[in-house]
Amino acid sequence: MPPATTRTTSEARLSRPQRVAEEIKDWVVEQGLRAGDRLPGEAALMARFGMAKGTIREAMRILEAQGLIRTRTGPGGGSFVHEVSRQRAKALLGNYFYFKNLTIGDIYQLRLALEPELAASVAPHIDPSVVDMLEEHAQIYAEPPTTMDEERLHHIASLKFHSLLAEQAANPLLGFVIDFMADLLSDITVYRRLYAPPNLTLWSSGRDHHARLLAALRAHDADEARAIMASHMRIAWSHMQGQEAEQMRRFISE
Amino acid sequence: MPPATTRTTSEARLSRPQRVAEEIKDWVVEQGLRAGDRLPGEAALMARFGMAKGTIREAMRILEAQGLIRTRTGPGGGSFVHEVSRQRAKALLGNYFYFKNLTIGDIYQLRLALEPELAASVAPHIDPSVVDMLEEHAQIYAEPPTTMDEERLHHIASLKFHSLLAEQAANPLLGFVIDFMADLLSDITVYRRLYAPPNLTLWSSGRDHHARLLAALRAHDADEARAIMASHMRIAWSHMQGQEAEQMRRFISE
DNA sequence: ATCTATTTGTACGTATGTATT
DNA sequence: AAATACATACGTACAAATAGA
Repeated sequence: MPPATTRTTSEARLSRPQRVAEEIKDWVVEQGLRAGDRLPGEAALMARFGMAKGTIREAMRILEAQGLIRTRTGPGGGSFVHEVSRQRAKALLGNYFYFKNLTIGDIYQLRLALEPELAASVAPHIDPSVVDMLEEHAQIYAEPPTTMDEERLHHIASLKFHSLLAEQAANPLLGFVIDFMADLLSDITVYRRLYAPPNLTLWSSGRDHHARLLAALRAHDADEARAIMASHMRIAWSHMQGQEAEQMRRFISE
Repeated sequence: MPPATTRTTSEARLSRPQRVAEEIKDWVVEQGLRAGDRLPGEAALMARFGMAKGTIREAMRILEAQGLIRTRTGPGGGSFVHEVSRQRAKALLGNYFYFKNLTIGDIYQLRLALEPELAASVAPHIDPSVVDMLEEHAQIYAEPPTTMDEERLHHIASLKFHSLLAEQAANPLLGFVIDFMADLLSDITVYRRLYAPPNLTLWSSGRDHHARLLAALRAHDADEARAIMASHMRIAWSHMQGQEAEQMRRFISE
């Protein structure tokens, strides 16, 4: 694999562990290693790179922090190529937006564009058992919330509904972005609970849309599913107006 | 800041450097530190956590790999909170999709949903000088490509056009996702160049759409910009069909 | 331009923890 | 239960880089 054009990495002024980490990544690609394959042990890497244990270990930590390897102790242990988990990817991306002061409107602009697309693309082939599962999940917020705390739980559960649906996406990119946005909104909700009054209109509209969406999915009606989801997003967005000032206040851990 | 609900991290079975890294992240949030602020030095952290130098250093590497700190040597040096760069965020997210076998169709499904939205939301307020800049950039692919290599450069430059436009987005989430997709397509292009024949129809259609889009932007005509971009995406997508089998073959470095 | 102080970066030896056989 | 193979952590010493006198 030759260095590609987008590889603008001025590999010059990287620290040694960073260089080692990069070289190991390239080596993994060259060797065609796949998730689960074992990397050379610390001793072997020390020999190969002519560097001390600490340097190698720092390099492995870098790869581990990026979610690319897992390390186990004991015999047969070592470092193993690991498929970056969705959870980890969301956490790393969340760190980027920590500094970005996203508004609820920003997120809903994308939700309105993408969630209907997801609903439509999932509808034709969705398994009835998955619809059952979603229907069961929706029970969590079937009854109106009575306390503020319960309202928060309802809201987070209804966001979870969307992330469960996102898992059904055949398009990994679409599924990821929607799942990520659900996470963002959940986090914002957590920090909003003390100020915001319960919003029963939002709750009932959300519950009804989810129910109608499930019916459309069960009927494999893509157009109907798309339309319901679009309406759902538009209404939720309008109800969310006036709560724009919220922003991320912490880093996400995996 | 209390531990939030999404914080499912069973902090139990994390390695010491990982725990230290998490604690430092929390501490940064608690202290309200912002980009540029200095973290305690290695010696201070060794004392605070009662751990050895190597352990602390591994923790710092984790934070550095996530793009959250930068480290400098020398007097007045140390580790500093750093706003995660867009480049870094794209690289980390790219690692996730390395394992996911994205198709061109997957990417275009999102582009078709999002790029028109971007064009429309940018149109009302875009600065004429930015349109000038985009127009100048479009010169790179004003003339038909003659060689296969030139065709590749044209294609990458036209993707760059979209990422330049994405930088104008007031919505950071929308801008990021579009920019990221342009990166994905550029990377795929690099590995496609040897097999694919030049595609003059694709080129001329792309060039014309870009020109018409620039006119609409200059006129601050959001609806027109949206329509042109949608047409652009639909046509490009259809031209890209049959090249579905491509996938990511390397990790992205910052 | 040189020295000096400060802070990170590298190296290495040893001891401990942990999971498999 | 014990031996083994591996990562994990510690402590110290020294090297390199950088800012300021």
